[in-house]
Amino acid sequence: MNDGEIKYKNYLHSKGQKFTPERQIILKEVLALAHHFDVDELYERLRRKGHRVSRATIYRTLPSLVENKIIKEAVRCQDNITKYEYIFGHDHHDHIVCIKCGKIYEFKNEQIEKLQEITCKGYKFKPVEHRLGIRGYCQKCRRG
Amino acid sequence: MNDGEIKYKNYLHSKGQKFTPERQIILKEVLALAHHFDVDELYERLRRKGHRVSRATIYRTLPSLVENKIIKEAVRCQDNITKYEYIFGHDHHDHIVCIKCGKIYEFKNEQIEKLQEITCKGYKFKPVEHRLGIRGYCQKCRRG
DNA sequence: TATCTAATTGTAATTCAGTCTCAATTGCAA
DNA sequence: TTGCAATTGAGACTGAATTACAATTAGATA
Ligand SMILES: [Mn+2]
Ligand SMILES: [Mn+2]
Ligand SMILES: [Zn+2]
Ligand SMILES: [Zn+2]
Repeated sequence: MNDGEIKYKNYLHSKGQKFTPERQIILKEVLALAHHFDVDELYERLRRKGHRVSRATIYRTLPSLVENKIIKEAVRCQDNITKYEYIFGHDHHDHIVCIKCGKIYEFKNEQIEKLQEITCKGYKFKPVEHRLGIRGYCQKCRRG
Repeated sequence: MNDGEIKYKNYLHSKGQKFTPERQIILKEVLALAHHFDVDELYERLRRKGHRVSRATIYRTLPSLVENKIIKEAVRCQDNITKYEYIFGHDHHDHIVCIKCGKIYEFKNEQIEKLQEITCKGYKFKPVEHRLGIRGYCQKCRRG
C-alpha cells in the first residue's frame, strides 16, 4: 500500500467506512492518472483494464476523495462536466488555460500566494483554499 | 436609454439581431440587480413585477449579455447552478467567499494583477480574463 | 474461523439545469 | 404596407449527477 492508499484507508476507517475493492481500484487509477480527468474518462479506463466498477460508485467515491484531499475539483471547462485533479503529494498550483487549443500551464507564484494571505488577513478571513485561473491565448494560438 | 442599453442595442444590431421587448426587460432588470444572481432569481423578480418573459428566453439572453461583457459567469457555488454577475461599468474584482454563511467580499489587489501579467508574459501567453476565488471562513464563522 | 450487521454495491429510476424544436409572432428594412 | 428573418413561449428532450432499493460484503466481534 502506498501513501495515498494508506491515507484513504485511514480516512475511511475514521468515518466507519470500508476500504472496498471498488474504492481501491478507483483510488489506484486516480493515483496513476497524473492529471485532470472526469468521471467518464475514469470509467472507460477502468473498463479497458477489465475492472467492473459502476458509474454510480465512481460518482460516490470521487467526492470522498475530494474530502480526503487526494483530488480536488478542477477548473470547469466550457462543457458542464466536473473535472478532477490529483493533488495528494503535489504542490498547490494555479492554471493558465488557452481558450483556443486547451493547453494548460500550471504555475505557482509565491508573491501572489502571500498577497492573498495578506488580503484575507485584512478581512479577518480564514482562507481554506483558492483557485486562480487565467484564460487567454497561448503563444501558438495568439498568432493565427 | 442608458449606456448599458445603448451598448447592448448596438451589439445586437451589429449581429443582425433585434432589441426586443423581452431583451430590454431582462437587461433592465440585470442592470438594476447590483449583484450576483441566477436564472431563477431573475425569472421570479420579473414575474413579481408583472413581466412575462419565459425561462427559455432568459436562458437565451444571458449568454448574449455575457458575450457583450455586460455580465459574466460568476464563481460556481456548491449547488450546480450558473450564477451571473453584473460587470458593465464595474471594475474588475476578485472574490473571497465564506464556505459557511456564503458571505462574499469583493477585492482587487493591483500587485496580484500585475504579477499575473508578468507570469503570463513568461509563458508568452496573452491573458483575456482571469478568476480568483478564495474560499474559507469569515470572521463570524471561524469562531462557532 | 464463523457470525453478524451496517456499509456498500449495481441497477434502474429519478432529478433538474440547461438546450432544443417548432409553430406562432414580431421587429424592422425596404 | 409587405416580406421575411429573427424571436418567442411551450413543452419535449438531454445528460450529468443523485437516489431508492434489494442483494452483497467488509470487517468487527466472539
Ligand atoms: Mn495559488
Ligand atoms: Mn483579479
Ligand atoms: Zn492555444
Ligand atoms: Zn461566514
